[in-house]
Amino acid sequence: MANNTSSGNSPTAEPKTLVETAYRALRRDIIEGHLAPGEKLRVEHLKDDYGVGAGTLREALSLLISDALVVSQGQRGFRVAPVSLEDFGDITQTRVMLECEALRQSITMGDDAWEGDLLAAFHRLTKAEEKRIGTDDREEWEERNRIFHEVLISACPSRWLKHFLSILYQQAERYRRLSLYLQPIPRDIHAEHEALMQAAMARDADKATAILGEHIRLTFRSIEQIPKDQLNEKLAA
Amino acid sequence: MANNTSSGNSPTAEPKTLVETAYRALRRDIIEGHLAPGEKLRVEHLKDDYGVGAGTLREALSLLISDALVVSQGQRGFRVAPVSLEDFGDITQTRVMLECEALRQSITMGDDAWEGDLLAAFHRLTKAEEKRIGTDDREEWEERNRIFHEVLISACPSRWLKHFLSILYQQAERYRRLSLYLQPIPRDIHAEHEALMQAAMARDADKATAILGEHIRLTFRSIEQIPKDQLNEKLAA
DNA sequence: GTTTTTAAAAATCTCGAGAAAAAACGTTGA
DNA sequence: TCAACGTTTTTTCTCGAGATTTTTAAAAAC
Repeated sequence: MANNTSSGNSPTAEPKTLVETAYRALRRDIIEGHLAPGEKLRVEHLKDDYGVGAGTLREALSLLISDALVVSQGQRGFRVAPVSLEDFGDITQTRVMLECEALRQSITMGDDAWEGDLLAAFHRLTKAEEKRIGTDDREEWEERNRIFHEVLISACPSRWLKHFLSILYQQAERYRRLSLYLQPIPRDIHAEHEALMQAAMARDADKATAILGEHIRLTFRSIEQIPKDQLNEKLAA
Repeated sequence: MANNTSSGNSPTAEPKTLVETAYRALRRDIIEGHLAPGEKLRVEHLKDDYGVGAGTLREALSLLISDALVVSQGQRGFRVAPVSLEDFGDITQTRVMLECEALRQSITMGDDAWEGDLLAAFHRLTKAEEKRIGTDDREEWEERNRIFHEVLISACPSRWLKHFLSILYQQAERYRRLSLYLQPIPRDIHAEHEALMQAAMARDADKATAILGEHIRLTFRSIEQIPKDQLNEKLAA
């Protein structure tokens, strides 16, 4: 039986330095919206919240620039990266393009172990979806959803494609969460995932990429149709 | 007449902080190969070379992780990102895919100002090529080549596509320079650029992307065919 | 009442020293 | 001769304090 890291690199190696710890905590707070878009990130104030020194926090913020979750303009400090509908549209389009290509390659290259991983990831996701009904256990579902998408393209040999996709996925997750409070669950995501999984297993690249593209675009449309005043209220918060 | 920043963001805003200064100096030294691939980057040693404090240098190194020019493994310091033929192949393929798509969009969206910018960038590149004969003024040509490629896709509306491409271009430049000492000038790059420029001006997206794709791939092939022992010698240096 | 100037306050940026970890080295034992 | 162990050395990581710069606020001038 395949081990749990058959997909490649370790899922989430535990942080060994304070910089890494602060980096993860900050990233989580930005993606989950606890630190609002555009908000100023005062080092002197934040170092107490995260329990590290000023230099350490600065370094963590520098790392977050890689992920485009933090922006800095020299001599004027750090800010949480701003959000906009236009940006999310760009993220969606770029992601569709890259993720469909990666999926196509993954379907071509994937071996038996990949099929197994995919089946397992889908199963875990399904379980999380069942559990989620009623309870507000979003975190676990989010994580398993991420892994499902990751496994789908894991057989793609291009490290760079996967690297860029991980950044875009993070960005998209951020927008999804910001809109979460405005829109409950508008569509049957489970059915989409199932169809996607089956098309991939059947090695039908055309069908799989079509479903995946629509799957990603739907998330954007569900946010796009939110009245602008509500959205801006959220973006400005 | 259009100002010199009609393409969008400022070309190279001068650095205002020491972190930014150290970041650029380090980036340049890595891309140009003065800091060899895989080399250990000892903060205590480097802070003297670049004339900054230890914390400042650490921050600069953290920023270089964004560009994938530096890697770090917790508690074991920083290293120059390693290189490999496989990695360069991946960079090439991914870049062809993204840059052709960006060029297609740019050709569709580009207005008169874009055409003007493109013509100007090509002209400057040509001048640099003429000057370069005999003299070893590679730096200026490199910069103008970069700008030419940047202007080509500048009318593409996707910020993310352009962001990823700027990273890939940097990476490719690094490989190109590493191989520079092994291979002089194997092909007529000027003719390729000219054909590319003309196809773009004629709004022939199919032709332009075909030329661009081949243009990028040729750089890879010219390095690929270098005997492995010579290459590894360079990579290990 | 608006604008400009000036001064105080806040925040950023920078540095060097101390604690923790990893690597190097020599010693000891089989 | 080789391997394992413990000490020394090196390097990384972390923190708090000081120097610039930006921002804020108030006072003066038009």
